[in-house]
Amino acid sequence: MSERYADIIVDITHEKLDRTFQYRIPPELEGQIQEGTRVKIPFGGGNRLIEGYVIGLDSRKKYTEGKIKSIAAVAEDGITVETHLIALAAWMRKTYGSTMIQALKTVVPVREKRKTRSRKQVCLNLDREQTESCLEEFRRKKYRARIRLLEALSEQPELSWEYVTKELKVPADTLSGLEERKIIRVESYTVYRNPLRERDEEGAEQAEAVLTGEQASVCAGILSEWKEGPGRPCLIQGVTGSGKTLVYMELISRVLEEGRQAIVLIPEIALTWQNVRRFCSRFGDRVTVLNSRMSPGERYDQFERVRKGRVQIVIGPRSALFAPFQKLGLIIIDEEHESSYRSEVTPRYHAREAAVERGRLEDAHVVMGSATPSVDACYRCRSGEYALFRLVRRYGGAELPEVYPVDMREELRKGNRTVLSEALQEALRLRLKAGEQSMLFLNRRGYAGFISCRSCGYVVKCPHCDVSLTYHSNGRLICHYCGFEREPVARCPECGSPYIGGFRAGTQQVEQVVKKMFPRARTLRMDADTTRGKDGYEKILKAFAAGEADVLIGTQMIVKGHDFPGVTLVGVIAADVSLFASDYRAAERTYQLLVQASGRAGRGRRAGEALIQTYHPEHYSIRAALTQDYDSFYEEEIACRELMGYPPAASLLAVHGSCDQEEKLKNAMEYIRRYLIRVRRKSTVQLVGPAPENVAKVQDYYRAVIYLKDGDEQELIRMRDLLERYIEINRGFDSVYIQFDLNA
DNA sequence: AGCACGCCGACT
DNA sequence: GTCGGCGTGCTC
Repeated sequence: MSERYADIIVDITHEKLDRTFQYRIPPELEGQIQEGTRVKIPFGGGNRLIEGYVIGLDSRKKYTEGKIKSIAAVAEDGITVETHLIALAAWMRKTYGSTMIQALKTVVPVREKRKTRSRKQVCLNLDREQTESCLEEFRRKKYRARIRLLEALSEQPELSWEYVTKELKVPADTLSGLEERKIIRVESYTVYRNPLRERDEEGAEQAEAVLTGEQASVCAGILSEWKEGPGRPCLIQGVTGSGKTLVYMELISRVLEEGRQAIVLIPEIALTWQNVRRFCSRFGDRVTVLNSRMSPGERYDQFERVRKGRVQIVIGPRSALFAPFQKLGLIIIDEEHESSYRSEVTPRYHAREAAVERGRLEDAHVVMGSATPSVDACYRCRSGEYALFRLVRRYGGAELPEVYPVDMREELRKGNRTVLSEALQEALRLRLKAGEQSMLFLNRRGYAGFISCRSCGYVVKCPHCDVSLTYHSNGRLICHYCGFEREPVARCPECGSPYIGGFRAGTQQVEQVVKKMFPRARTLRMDADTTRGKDGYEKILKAFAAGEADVLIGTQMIVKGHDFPGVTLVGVIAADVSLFASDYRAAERTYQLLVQASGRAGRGRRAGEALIQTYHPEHYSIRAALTQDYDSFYEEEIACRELMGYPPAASLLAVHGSCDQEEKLKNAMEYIRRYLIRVRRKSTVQLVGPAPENVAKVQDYYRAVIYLKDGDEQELIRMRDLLERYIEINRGFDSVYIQFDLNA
């Protein structure tokens, strides 16, 4: 039997050591070494013994004989949090495709290079008299550097190290001499990173809310699932406003009682921070919050607190999943269907899937919740892989809103060309009269006012990206992909017609229409424009919650997770736009958006109403949203996916390529296609493409994609791994950037 | 990160 | 000359 070698990572938290070192596995340790094993190895010139983790095994040596050293021993307490996290990274590497280092970096936060380290100050340590006498002495001895320094210091008693050594050219050695003589002090102060500790105790909520009967029975159901070991992942499907958070908190309490810890994942959007407060007021300083705006360094600092056991609960976006708890007991994924749970960078993992894997590795429970579960999660419930629990009643006895469709084709026939249907106008009028609040929701994507010529149809596009420019309130045209800006056009560059301008309505136009129709209505608008600057969201939401406006007009952001008890009407301006998106999840997203939007109505005492304006009232996504009938939506949707071979019914691998030269990309994608055909074992694997991406150019990079479909996920993974290697060794892919997406 | 090597100014 | 400080680069 030949010798075996191990790839070892020495200290993942330091950027400079973020690579592996190969060591020989000595015969006596053979069998004790696996992926994730913590070992002691001789390192560096002095062969000092340090600890490292094995992250891969190899039967070939990558270095010359003289260079390779042997593993000294297996560390005594072999299994740590890191072992599990490394195993999780290995799983991510295998499932989503990336290098082990990339996977490790997403799982273990890298310590930021202490920029502050060199932030040293030279301070004068003498009073004026002493300084003078000292200067006298130096002048006598003709110590030129010291004279320069002391003179500068008597002007300004604190100087930066850089200035003293570089500008005044005082040698570091001289400085330490002076420091010894207590003439100066060298202070190295570290600017500590501290996360915003805003402990605003607004509304010290009831510490221990009582569960309703329904909530209690869901809780009991989950606890019985946990009877024997960690149990299956549990999905709570609860209508909007059914109080899932209360169930989460109850479950967390149980886990904390056992001396274990909990992670709560929430979608990335800032709005759910309203929920965070509830956790803070119930669990106090046992909770820490991870902010998606935090730098990797700040995250590292927070994770240090977790590692040291200072906190028991971490709340945050998907990256909070990797909190290094010693005894993780529970992972909660709120609003499980949210798209922000999928990472946009390699490895493009999904937090739900990764959470289930981490739960499996560490015997922790996984509980997720949503009013509109993802088709993927529901599919797993149907197959028995997940356990399903339902909450069908709203908390506090509130009723679900009545939802009505408005057929916009009818409006057009009636001659109404405004964005507000007659029914919606009437409903708004009623609310304004009654002094109740309304929300108008509008899908930003594809609905922002793009500029086109009414004579020839020419559309003003971004010169760097394959998208149309959108009109902004400041009068300029902006590209949402790269930020390109230009003056508005007065005449069509194509045909010279002066009839060129903003075509369809964005939030601003809707606001204008509302103001025109209801001059006395107070409106608030919420979109990328008005929420710029920090706390943009919070300010607008607070103002609306305080009743400072009658109508809130906005995009996705207004429908997610914020409670406005005063709202009794929700109007969806155009339900269809998201239906036309050309990916297979369009119907799912539309259904979710509509249900979440209409769920905003009637969360207080008064009953609510939602109006959905659409050109496709017969579409199943919209029909199901009207009755909030998830099951019938699911049946239709899964039938579609089965027919078309889309996830979760089958597996789908996307190979994305991008390059700044169109021709080069085209060639590379063609090579990939041929290679994939060559290595596919099963003829059932379907190849689609290469085709230009939906947005075919972004920031001067051309983009194309190839899809692979098959019922067998492992076959796709195998093909992807081969392709990864093929790309690595082929020169032709030098400037072509390839990314993979599995079941995204 | 830690450690060796190498360069350079200050003191004897 | 020697001494001692920091900068640079490497660690399988």
